Amino acid sequence: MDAYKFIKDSIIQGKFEPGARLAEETLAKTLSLSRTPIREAIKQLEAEGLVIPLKRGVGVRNFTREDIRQIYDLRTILESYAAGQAAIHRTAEDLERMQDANNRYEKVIQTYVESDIDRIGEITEVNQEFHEAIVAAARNDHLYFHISKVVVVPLVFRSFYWYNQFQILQSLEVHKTILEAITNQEPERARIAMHEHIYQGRDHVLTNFEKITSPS
Amino acid sequence: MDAYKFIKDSIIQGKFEPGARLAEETLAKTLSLSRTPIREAIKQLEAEGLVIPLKRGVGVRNFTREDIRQIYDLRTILESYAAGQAAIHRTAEDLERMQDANNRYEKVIQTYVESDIDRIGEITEVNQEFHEAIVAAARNDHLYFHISKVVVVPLVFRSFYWYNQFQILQSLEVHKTILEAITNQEPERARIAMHEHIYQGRDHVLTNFEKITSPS
DNA sequence: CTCATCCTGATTGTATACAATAGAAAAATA
DNA sequence: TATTTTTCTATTGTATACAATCAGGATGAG
Repeated sequence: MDAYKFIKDSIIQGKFEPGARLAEETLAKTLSLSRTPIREAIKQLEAEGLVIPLKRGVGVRNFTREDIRQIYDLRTILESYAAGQAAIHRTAEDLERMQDANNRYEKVIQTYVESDIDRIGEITEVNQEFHEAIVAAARNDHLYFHISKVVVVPLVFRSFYWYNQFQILQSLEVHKTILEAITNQEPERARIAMHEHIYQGRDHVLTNFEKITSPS
Repeated sequence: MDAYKFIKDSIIQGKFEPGARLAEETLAKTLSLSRTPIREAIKQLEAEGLVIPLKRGVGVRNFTREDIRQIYDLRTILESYAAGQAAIHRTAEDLERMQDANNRYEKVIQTYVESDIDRIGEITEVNQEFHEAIVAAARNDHLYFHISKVVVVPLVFRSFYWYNQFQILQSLEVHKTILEAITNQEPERARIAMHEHIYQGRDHVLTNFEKITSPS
């Protein structure tokens, strides 16, 4: 496995303490590599802002409540624009991809609601696929590039754990609205729906921030 | 001088042919460094999208007309949002910084119009300072981070060379309007003015794209 | 003359070696 | 005991060494 992906995933999955220094030698041994490729991977993560330089070496960035607020504001702007553009530019394949993602989203949510067993990992994943399909349909590679960097950060907090069933069912409804607007080529409606959708996510993460960040 | 800044500046100043491969050994010798720090700098530039991986090594990214269109669309969204937020959050120091930048902008444009000698380098620089002051006043570090990556790309084309005096004087007027709106805390007016301002820049670069990219 | 194949050299990718120093532990002073 | 100074060690930052492979030219066949 390549070093970049491994370290990035480790950070997202919270395998380091907040602010913990990344020990190069340790990572090198874990991945059976020398320090050279490890350092290069770290430099990339640094350029993305997931990791910050210390006096020597780097540590995983400790995102504050204010960071999360800013990131969600930014994501709201970018992704609602993307939804509007997607409603203009979407092709048949785009729609198929969105529908497929959303069908799987509905399915996993149903089994979750019926059985109440833990499906949060899957829900998070399929949700991401839906959002990504929309951004891809906006036909702007640079927009896609920047959104994918912005979206990564809140994953650290795995906020879906704190949604209740009602909220999750509600987000499914919103997804359907967005999909409908994009299908019918209604940019403004798609934009507004996405704007509210992500703003709801923002509110949720901010009201649960202490719960989310404090050790369970 | 550190390798990252040197290579980045070299790319922006067009010191490499479009698509040219970055020879590590050469850069290392130029900067009296070993290849290790050079490679790390390159990895950062790669993460920012200024440089793309080849089969072996990397080359400077060759931005197309479509890239420029996408980048300006993105910048329009981000920076008009920033202007709106700046109108809400600006402090006295923010306003001072913007005014200072814009005064210098006016001054250098005046001497340019009067004498018609080449001041394009300065004009570009002071223009950037004004825009940066606004983004900083929006009080969103992550927005700032992403905008600064987006803004860099078009600099490669040094499009200011192709503005005529009328256009430059017009952009000064728009700056004044934006500054006024931010001073008076009129977010919507600031947002719209900035939106149109950057969209004008977009049009300009796109209509002059062939002139700009073909070797003079 | 054109195209395919095979070599050769140059350049990258990775590993190791060495030098510099931050930070912790130990010692010393008040 | 608390606080400063000193020493030492672990880890980073940089340089070099070696291995892998791509690119371009030479050779040869059609």
